[in-house]
Amino acid sequence: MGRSNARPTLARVAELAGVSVSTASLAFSGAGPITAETRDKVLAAAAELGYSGPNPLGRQLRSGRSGIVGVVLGDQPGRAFRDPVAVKVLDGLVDVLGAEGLGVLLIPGVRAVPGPRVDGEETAPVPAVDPLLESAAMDVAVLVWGVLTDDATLAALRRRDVPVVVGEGGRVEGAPLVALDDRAGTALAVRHLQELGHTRIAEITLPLDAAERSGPIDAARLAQADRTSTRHRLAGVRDAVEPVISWETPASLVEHGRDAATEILGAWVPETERPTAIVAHSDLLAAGAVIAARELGLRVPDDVSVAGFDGIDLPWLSPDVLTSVHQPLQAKGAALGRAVLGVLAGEEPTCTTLPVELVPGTTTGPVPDVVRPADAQA
Amino acid sequence: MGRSNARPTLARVAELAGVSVSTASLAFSGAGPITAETRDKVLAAAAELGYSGPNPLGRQLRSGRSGIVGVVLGDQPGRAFRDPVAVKVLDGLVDVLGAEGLGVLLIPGVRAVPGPRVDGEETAPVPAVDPLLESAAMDVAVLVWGVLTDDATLAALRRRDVPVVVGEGGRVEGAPLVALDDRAGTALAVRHLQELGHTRIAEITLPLDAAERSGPIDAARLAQADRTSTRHRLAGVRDAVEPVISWETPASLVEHGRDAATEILGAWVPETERPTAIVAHSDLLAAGAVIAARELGLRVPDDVSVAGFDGIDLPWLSPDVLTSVHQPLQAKGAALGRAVLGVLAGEEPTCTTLPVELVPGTTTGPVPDVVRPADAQA
DNA sequence: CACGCGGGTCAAATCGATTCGAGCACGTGC
DNA sequence: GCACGTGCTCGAATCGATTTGACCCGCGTG
Repeated sequence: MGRSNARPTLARVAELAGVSVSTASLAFSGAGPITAETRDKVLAAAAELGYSGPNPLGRQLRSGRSGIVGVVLGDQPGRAFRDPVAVKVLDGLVDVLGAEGLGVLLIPGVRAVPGPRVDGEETAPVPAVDPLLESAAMDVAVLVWGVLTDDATLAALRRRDVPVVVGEGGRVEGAPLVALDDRAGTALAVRHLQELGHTRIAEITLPLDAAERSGPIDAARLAQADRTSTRHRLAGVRDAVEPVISWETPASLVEHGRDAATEILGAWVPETERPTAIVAHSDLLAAGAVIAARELGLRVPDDVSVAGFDGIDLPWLSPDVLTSVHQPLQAKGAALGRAVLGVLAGEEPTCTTLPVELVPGTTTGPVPDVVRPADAQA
Repeated sequence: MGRSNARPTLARVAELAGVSVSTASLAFSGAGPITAETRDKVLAAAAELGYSGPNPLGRQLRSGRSGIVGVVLGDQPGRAFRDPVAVKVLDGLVDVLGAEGLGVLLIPGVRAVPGPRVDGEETAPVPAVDPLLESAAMDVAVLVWGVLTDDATLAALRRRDVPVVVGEGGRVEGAPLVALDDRAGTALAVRHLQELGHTRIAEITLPLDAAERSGPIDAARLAQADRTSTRHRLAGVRDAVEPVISWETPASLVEHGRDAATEILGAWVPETERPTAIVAHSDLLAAGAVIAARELGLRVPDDVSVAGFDGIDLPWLSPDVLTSVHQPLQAKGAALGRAVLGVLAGEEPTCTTLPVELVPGTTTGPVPDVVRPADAQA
């Protein structure tokens, strides 16, 4: 009764085929000697019972492996995926892992749930780690968007002895790292602007930490940056120039780049001292800056040059093509994937640094002779 | 020796604590009567051994559940995630499932690997199903972007008896469906244009099938459409008007919308018969159309009106705000999540249809009195 | 004082497969 | 004819937990 309803097991198949369970297992796994005849008998029995291969759960328990790689997003999934950078990396990762039959489990990053405010008193923010980190089965976890100092996510994984692969900086003891030459990248972008004659260069930065602030930053704030790649990009800019202004954004999104550039180009600086160029830490921010410039009636690159970082496709920025420091996004994902495979194979952790390349577009040009006042069209 | 190195098991913890395995299990699961004293003893032993909770694999085998929900993407992940629509739905889904401790496993959709061309001869396309579909452990699978007739993905899941939840159309026997009022939606958009006086209305469509074609479609091609939501959106348009031209795109991406609109507005139609309005099946396509219009020197909405579908944020379209038929994307994801929970709870499958709403923006306006020739600025 | 009841603990069965080593039958070589 | 391979099959242990029902002990009641 009950068992005719339940999904058939290997044991029942073996019974029907008149062989032992071990032999039936061999028929499916092919990991041992077995007569073609016997195998066919087992397969026929399986077909008759509607048995479609061994239950992964049993296999996993035996082998001690789940075939699952946890990918910890740096943000809520909704926002993580709005960033084409994240998406392309994930794409490369899924490609490599999928080819090995490994699945990718999505894990929302640490949500710093703000402590409940009880009559004015701020209770400490609760560092809520996603329950999946505590309990989901996974063979390796990938921290694609870096590791913070004192990272609750990392701590949870270590406690469970889940091996870790890190992308984007933040060296972790015993874990492979796939890094990017962030610092050289922003330096490259700034030098490009300098070669075009620009000296008054503004900067739009990636988030410095989880605080989601926006506004100009000073030396004190600069020192607080705890996101590794942001730190490196900040440093790279400063390797080449001291930006006339540096504007922090809460996330790498077009609207924030737009807001920042609107302030930088419009309200903030006296017109005669307006920056002639903007270097942004990401293409999305840079695209926002281009849009802000357009809205202010400034021509790009005649009135203001804009350079970005990442090298993503921006078809909607048309007809402009963003000057940008390209990073090998898909390759980064693939490198992370290979690092995962390496960990599973028990290899020594390696540290890869991927190169960057400046690709000039139409959004950077020679510095204007005079800074003409913008004739706003509004 | 060997065992001091291996991860501790519940048995070893029990041994150290001087209790039985069953009692130790109780200490962690809390699913039975146990003295506080005994529990503390077990927990202390666990801490000493560095045991961090029961191994999910063992638990899963016993309970027969993996706690994993497979999400089948409609495309390669890289392209699936370029679509904000997909992303928002996924976001809502992860939210609901995450709250229940369920993990989301990413599964690339069927890749219709084109058969290898051997000297001019086209061998039949191989319907390659992702191996994860065959072998990964999952309690339910979500086909977020619909089911095709004769769907290899669905077939693989049925064979394994994995329960299925479907989004976006394509009723499946015994599976809950979360649908959208696609047909009413496009009809709404067209009627809005008609109220503004438009009669020469062009259409930019979502892909009709996996062929990735682009170009104008005729009645024959129309009949071939096998994507459910595309079919409904096509029908909705025709409920209100016969479009003067209907242009098929290979994917819902800005660049394809731009290409289509460039043809429709520029090269294709004699200028005097140029459509005064475009209704697109998605916001991304519509945004591409707006960009194409701009590039052709046409003013939006003075020269041409554009309406989209989905209601996603398009900050980079600024200062334009797209007129669009909004669908509750996050809610769709949440509804899918709840459907998954329903399936797991053994409830009867239900069929939900989500409503749509026309939200006028700045990209639609009254039909121009005369169709002025565009003074291209190039 | 005996009995019953119930809270707490435990032994053993179970989930569904993999894998190791033993065993068996058949064929070959000496 | 006997010993030895070789090649396939099988039994049993194992992976790590959960869960059921038995059991024990102490306390309250008749």
